[in-house]
Amino acid sequence: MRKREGNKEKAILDASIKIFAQHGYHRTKISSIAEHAGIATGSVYLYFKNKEAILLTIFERLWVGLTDNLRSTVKQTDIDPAKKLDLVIDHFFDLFITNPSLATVFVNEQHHLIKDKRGNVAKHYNDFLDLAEEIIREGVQKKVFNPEIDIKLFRQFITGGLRSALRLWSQQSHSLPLQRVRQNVKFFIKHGLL
Amino acid sequence: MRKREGNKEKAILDASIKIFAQHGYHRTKISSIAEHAGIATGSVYLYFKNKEAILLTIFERLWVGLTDNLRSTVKQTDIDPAKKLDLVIDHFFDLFITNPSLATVFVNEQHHLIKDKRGNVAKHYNDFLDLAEEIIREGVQKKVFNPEIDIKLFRQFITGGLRSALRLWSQQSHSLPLQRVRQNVKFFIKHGLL
DNA sequence: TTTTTTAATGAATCATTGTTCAATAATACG
DNA sequence: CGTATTATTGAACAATGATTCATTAAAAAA
Repeated sequence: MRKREGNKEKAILDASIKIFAQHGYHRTKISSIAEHAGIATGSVYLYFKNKEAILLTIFERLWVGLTDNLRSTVKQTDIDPAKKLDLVIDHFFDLFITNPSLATVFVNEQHHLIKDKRGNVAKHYNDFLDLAEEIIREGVQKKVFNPEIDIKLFRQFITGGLRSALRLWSQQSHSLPLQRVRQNVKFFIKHGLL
Repeated sequence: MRKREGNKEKAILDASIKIFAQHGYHRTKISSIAEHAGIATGSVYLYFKNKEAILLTIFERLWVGLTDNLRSTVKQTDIDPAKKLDLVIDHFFDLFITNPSLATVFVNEQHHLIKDKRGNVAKHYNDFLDLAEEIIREGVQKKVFNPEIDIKLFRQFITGGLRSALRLWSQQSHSLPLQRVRQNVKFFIKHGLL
């Protein structure tokens, strides 16, 4: 028998994230991914069924990571809802600090996967939204948050705002300190403009 | 001589918006656009240089419309900044009420055009952001808005949240009353969660 | 060492689809 | 009418790039 040498799957995913971020999913060639991963074109198909499966895997792992963290935060009983939101936002940004290309892929390519419900991305994403909703609901119940708000709309507005702030950071080549982005986002969510 | 019969350019744009909304830009075939517009495949190229030019035209006209409206709102001297924001949001949603497919295209396909700075879309979009910034700046100067905020980040957060709220509306096949979306967005922007 | 098994290769294939263009149709004009 | 001019057509073309697969290489087993 022959063993697989090195972690080629990881090499493919890393290369894909980098090139998807640079040129976008549709403009990225499998041959280019293979080249950057240091393997032959055909080898990509030993690890992934097709091109879409690569993007799918990237997003699935991303959302599973975010959701797992969010779930453990939601569970905590000794933290107030506002603080929980802060923690979620912290983790959200932390994830991208070490991998800025992933941020670019995240803000640009998700819609390919959500609308057609390929794989489990839509499912994980909804899990995430539902957990986020729990925090808001808890806050409203405890009268810490304003009860006027439509929770589904609010969670949607926040995730969109978060993504957009992340996009700004990623577009400006991270010259804007992520720390500043994070602080401001936390403030906006709680206090708004007035 | 022979005259052009009917408004084929409009037919192409309308068909494109509908199909881009349904299947996404990349999955849309020129032949399919032509079919829906009731013309031959080749005729599309009498009105648009290529496929990208169609998407470009859709977004250029959209942003020009939004920017023109925003500019006239900004100019008004007898309206306070908070009210100006409300007006902008009203117009934003109004634009899509009569054309829900356009909303779907708007929330999904813009990044194709912004990152490569094709055409004038990026320019118009930045004009829009700059005008929006003026309103916020005016509010901060007049001490109506909180001076703590980072204006560039805030305008980015708002536009992302807006787009995301619009996406929710478009995904749910408009069962959610747009009136409700609009009200909530206005509230979030001003007051946040607390 | 030889054999077996699996990993890896990358050029060739195949399918897709944007774009072109020679042919045709419709209208205006004299 | 007949002719000129322009609009329209849609099948053919060309380019692209995802995917396949016959071949080769490497490691394990005998």
